[in-house]
Amino acid sequence: MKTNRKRKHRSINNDNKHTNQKDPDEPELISRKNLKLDNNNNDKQSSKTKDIFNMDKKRNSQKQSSDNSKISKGKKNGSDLIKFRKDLPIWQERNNLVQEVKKSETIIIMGEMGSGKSTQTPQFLVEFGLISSKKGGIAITQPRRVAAISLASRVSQEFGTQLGQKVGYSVRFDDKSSHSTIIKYLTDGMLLRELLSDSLLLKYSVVILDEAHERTMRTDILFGMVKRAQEIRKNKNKIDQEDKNYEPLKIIVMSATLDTEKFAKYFNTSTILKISGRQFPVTINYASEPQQDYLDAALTTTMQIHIDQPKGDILVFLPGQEDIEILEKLINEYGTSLPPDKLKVITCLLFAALPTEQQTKVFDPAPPGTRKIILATNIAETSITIRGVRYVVDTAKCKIRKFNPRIGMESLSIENISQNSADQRMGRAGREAPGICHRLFTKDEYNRMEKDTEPEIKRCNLAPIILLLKALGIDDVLGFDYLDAPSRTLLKRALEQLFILKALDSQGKITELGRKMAEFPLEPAYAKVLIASQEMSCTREAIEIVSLLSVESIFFSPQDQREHASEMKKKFVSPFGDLITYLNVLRSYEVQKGNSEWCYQNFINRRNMKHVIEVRKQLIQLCIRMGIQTNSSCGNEYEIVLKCMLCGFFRNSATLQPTNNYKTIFSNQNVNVHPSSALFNKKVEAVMYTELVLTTKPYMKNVSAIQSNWLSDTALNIQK
DNA sequence: GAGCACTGC
Repeated sequence: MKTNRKRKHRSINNDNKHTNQKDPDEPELISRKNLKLDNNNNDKQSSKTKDIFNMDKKRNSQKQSSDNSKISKGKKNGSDLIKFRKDLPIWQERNNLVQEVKKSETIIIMGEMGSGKSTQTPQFLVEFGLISSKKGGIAITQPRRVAAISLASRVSQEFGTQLGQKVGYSVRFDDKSSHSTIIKYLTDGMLLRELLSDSLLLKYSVVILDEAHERTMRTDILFGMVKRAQEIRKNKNKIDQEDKNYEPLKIIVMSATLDTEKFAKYFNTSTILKISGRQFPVTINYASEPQQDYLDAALTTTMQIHIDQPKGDILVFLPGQEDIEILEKLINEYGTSLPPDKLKVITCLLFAALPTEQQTKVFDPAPPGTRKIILATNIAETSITIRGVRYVVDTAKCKIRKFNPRIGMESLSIENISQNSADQRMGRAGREAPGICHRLFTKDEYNRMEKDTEPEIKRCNLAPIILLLKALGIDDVLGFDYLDAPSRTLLKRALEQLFILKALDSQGKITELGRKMAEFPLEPAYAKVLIASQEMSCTREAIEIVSLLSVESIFFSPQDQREHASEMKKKFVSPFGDLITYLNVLRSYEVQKGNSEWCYQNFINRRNMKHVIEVRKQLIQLCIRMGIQTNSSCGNEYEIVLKCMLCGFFRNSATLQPTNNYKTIFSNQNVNVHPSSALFNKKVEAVMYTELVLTTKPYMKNVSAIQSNWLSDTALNIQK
């Protein structure tokens, strides 16, 4: 019998064992016993599973829609496309929808998945003559690039025009729109950027904010800015007669599930349209008692579904990569001991850091005689839809990144999801046929969950978004019309950070430097570095380092080859630390012209390196536009570029103590070099880092060796 | 001697 991989005991903070007494600033305790699975004892395992669910008693069927009309398949010609459109639930509502848009300034559309709201709404407006190129077109925002691109190409097809003409999209690095574009899909971040040069959005007569329930920081800011543009355009028409007449701005807020009352109140409207989706009923099974170990429960439940239930793939929601990899091993071990008459199991992993080729494997249908078990993070809740799923197993856990303004540190912790999130996960079982969702928590636990996930704006570092608001002319950021206002501590921290970077003056007004910084699609500290590099003649290196830091990691280390990977990494390592190490990788990558074989052998993440190259290109263009010489270089005198980095990150510095640990200079906290760093276990006098993350310990990431006297030099430099 | 939920400009 094979031995199971030991699971690490991950304990973050033993003082916060009880959820109800925990400090909201601190992550939840994560601690698990070692999971043992006896391969020769299948019966015992499956009978144990039966105890988890009271299947007969607690059966709860949730029927979302009875509209089971078939979607036409195969090659689509014009009439197929029309038939397809007519079959969408929203088609019946089109007259109503158009009338409501004519009547109201703002409407809210609540449409479930498969209702056709994202593709049809803009088309109806055009077809009913509400839009003309003279008045201004329609902008539809999406939280994700892929969604913006695929919606645009779908709609341009239905519209019978070439993509980029009447229907187009605009996302970072890729703009397929023209003067004649009247329906434009864009990422929410892209519309925020457009606000910088067109704060009243005069290019558009309708703005549609799609997927509003996701409440990204960017959509939340757009809510306020779009509402403001609508009011100003209306009032200008009243007051300023000689000024050119502004076309009124219509706002449409769309989402799957949302607190419509809250949105209606915020947007001063009472027009709410509800459109049913195309969803099959999903039966929910709750656990009969709370589960001690969600991974153990996920294993037993998954295997029991496999043994008891007819064919159909299983989707298991887990919080992170580590759990996914452990469960994969356990399921595969278990799978070898299945009776010969049962289907074989194949496992598919799905998380963001996985190379694209492996991600796309989840779309391959299960071969005959097998059942596919997909082990996924939150990525399968919103970003990726997989066909063939009939069963969902939900651990109710996900990882949440939070920013603690008091200590300026981020933390990543496993937390319970919200009810809306759980319902979204459940819906994944009923995309093509009725399904079953196994919740590894009790009905009572469900009732005690938060209704909605806390919006990003209440838990993230606000510095980037506050700088943008200031640049957009919103001086009173505390009084901004937020749908949900962030805490004063978060706001104050952001203002303070921007003041220290000299992006704001002591009155909180944006400075010339701040305006320049806001032009860059970067966090304020990085933008500051680029601007400072001009004087220090190291713009080339500064741009490259900033680009390299724009991806999660330029390395990859597959589970089974970690040692080999770290061995290969050594040849790039610089005594100056991580930033120069990354620069070395970029240099070699370019010598190799991005050769994929070279990347593979050196454990370089090619997808992320390509992104680095694109960011560099964009930053070079932006610098040129702002009159910054982009070819000034410090050559191999890396001290210069590191000093330049200090202009943005001087607060992120720590010195080595006689006790051999590091303490931050500004807040006197104990911090550690992250084990993935080139400077791990290397004792240097002082370090600068770009990120401080609390996981099992407070870890500094992207660490560079500096000298403490550089700090006073930089401080003087910054005062200038 | 650790680990990386997910996005976006």
